[in-house]
Amino acid sequence: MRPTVHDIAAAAGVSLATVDRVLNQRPGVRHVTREKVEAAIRELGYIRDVAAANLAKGRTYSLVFILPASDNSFMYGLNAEIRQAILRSPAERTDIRTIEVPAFDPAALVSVLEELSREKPCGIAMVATDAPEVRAIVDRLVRAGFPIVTLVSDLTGSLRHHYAGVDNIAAGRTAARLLGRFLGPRKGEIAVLAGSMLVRDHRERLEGFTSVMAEEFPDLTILPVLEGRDDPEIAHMLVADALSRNAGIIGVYSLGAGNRGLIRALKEKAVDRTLTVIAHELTAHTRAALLDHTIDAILNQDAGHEVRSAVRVLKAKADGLAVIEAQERIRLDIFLKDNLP
Amino acid sequence: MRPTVHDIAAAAGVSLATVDRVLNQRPGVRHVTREKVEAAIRELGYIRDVAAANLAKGRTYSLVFILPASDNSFMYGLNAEIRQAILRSPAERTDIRTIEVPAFDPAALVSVLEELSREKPCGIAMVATDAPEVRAIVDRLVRAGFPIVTLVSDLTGSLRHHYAGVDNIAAGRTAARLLGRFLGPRKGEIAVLAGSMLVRDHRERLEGFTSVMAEEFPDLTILPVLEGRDDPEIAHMLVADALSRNAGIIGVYSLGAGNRGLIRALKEKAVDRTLTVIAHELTAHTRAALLDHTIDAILNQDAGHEVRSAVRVLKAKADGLAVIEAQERIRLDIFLKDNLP
DNA sequence: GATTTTTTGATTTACGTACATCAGAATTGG
DNA sequence: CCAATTCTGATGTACGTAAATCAAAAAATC
Repeated sequence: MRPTVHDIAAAAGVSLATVDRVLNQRPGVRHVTREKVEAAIRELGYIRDVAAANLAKGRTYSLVFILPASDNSFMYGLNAEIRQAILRSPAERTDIRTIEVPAFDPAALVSVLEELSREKPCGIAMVATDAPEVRAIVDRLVRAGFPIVTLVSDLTGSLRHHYAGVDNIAAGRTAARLLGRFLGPRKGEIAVLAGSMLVRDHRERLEGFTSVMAEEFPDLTILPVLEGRDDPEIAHMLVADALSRNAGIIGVYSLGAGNRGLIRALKEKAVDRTLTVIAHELTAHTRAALLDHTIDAILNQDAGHEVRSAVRVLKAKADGLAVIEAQERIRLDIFLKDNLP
Repeated sequence: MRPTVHDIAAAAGVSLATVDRVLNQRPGVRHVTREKVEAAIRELGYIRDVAAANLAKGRTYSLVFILPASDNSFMYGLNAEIRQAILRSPAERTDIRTIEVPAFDPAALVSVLEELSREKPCGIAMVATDAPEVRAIVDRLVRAGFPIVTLVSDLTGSLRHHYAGVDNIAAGRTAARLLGRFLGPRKGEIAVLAGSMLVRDHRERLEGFTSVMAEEFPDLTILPVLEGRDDPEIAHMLVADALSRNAGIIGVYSLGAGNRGLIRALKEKAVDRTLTVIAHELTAHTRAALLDHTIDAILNQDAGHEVRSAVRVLKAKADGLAVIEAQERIRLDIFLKDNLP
């Protein structure tokens, strides 16, 4: 049987009330007494029964998800997963709410965080916009005791407790190696379609991609990046244009959203040539394209896993508990047509 | 506020005791009364507070993991993950125990299951050996109300509640496509190293592998399977022999364990030729081989995820709760040297 | 209609923790 | 040494559910 507060009280030779004061860091305990109790806790290996504690407190974890107001299909999926989490709320003692902020707008994000600091939720998950002022307020909130995790897009160098997202540099590197290996000995040019070079994830993917390409696949030349702004129409235009203009293109890496446009362009312009294509994010469109061989591989991050992980980590941090690191690591999924879920 | 048993009692116009009798399917409630209570439960959307219930019951979930007594590094890792789960037991109200049975021995497995049926654990996770008599007793236990999940190796056609493992046919198909694409236009022969064709996982991987090879990569010929019995020494011998004998080998697929021997053979015999190699299971050895380019890709199943998933599913089934399907799906991880964890 | 059986109600205790109150003890300051 | 202050103990209630007991009511049986 695991020890209870009663056992601690008996072992430390104090009353239940004193144990309670120590456990919940309430005032009114002399230093020596507190040490006695803490020693007993350590010796007996006492672990607070979180379920019972939450029951007694009537606690619910109020969590806030801050998301950019961009309507690409990845964010759409992320939203859907949060709604799923909200449906599970009663069973998980959570009370989840989302706040939309304009995308790429550090000031807006900062002001939302300011407001939250007054409201005192139990935890905050945010798709970070990488800016010094955001880092500053995140650090301030963390120091003030708020559990904070970044979601999908990290805030490196900040004090955030956890990052629930993939390593985008590794994703870019993986894309490069896959593309390089799939193309084998062929020489030629690679078109890269990104959303915007202002977005950190995209910059990082490109960085990883170019470095592996340069190191290991010198026969492949990367063309200037096409910035499709995650918009299918623009993506279509840019890719179609590049393909008609340049007959030397033998591979495409799409590291952002707007793949619907990419796929259309490929079907129009590339039926006759063997193009190797790698794209990010598994959606209905990319899945179909993978199955009909328009795309050769899809790199994906599981939004459901990211949301569930963020919730678990925030709850654990709110209770001062440890997380299972391996469980919270978001993997880079590589999908070929054979291992689709 | 979510409704409690008190609210149900008030709404149904019965006493707390009656609600309890209905909720815990105790006798002594007239049919009409039971219906009244059930209606109230539905109308108010009552969900039992599992944490409070477990507290009241003093419940711990006694779970049994049945594992084959084979000491390859995957099973070793699986064991380690179970030990981790045991360490978490106090916080998770679980009481986990493992039972080793001789590998590939249906009779032994059946007798262990027979015994467990008397002991009445809350749930059983088992690495299944695929045999009719095993299926029969699993079905009997499921019908008797035991939650049962298969782990790593499934028992198709049985009534087991869940399978915590990868789709091995998809794994084989994925391996074939990766190998085929990596080899590009080259023609040649492929060596396949398996543990034993008596193991279902291995048979399925091979099945997936050969079918994609036949369909899509006709220039690649699969040589007769080398059965290394998951033993590094035997694997080394078989692969070294095959490589010296056959100069036409340009690719290797290792779908079982014993990769240490494979890697040694590759380093001895294949330094001069460019061989493309795909192996299963990420271990210290395969990881090193991936990093030094001896192996080109590793397919992996995350034993930690499998164990945690099995525990979650068994607990949920024991309580008659739903599981989050997407969370319990075990993915086939594809590791290149760039996305290693 | 009396008797037996079944069904229901009322009440209590328990699980492990949180939190509040009040009295009493120990410590400190003057 | 007394008063003021700081600590500690004892006790009770609460959270939502389980489970047991015993009495009372209702239904079924004869």
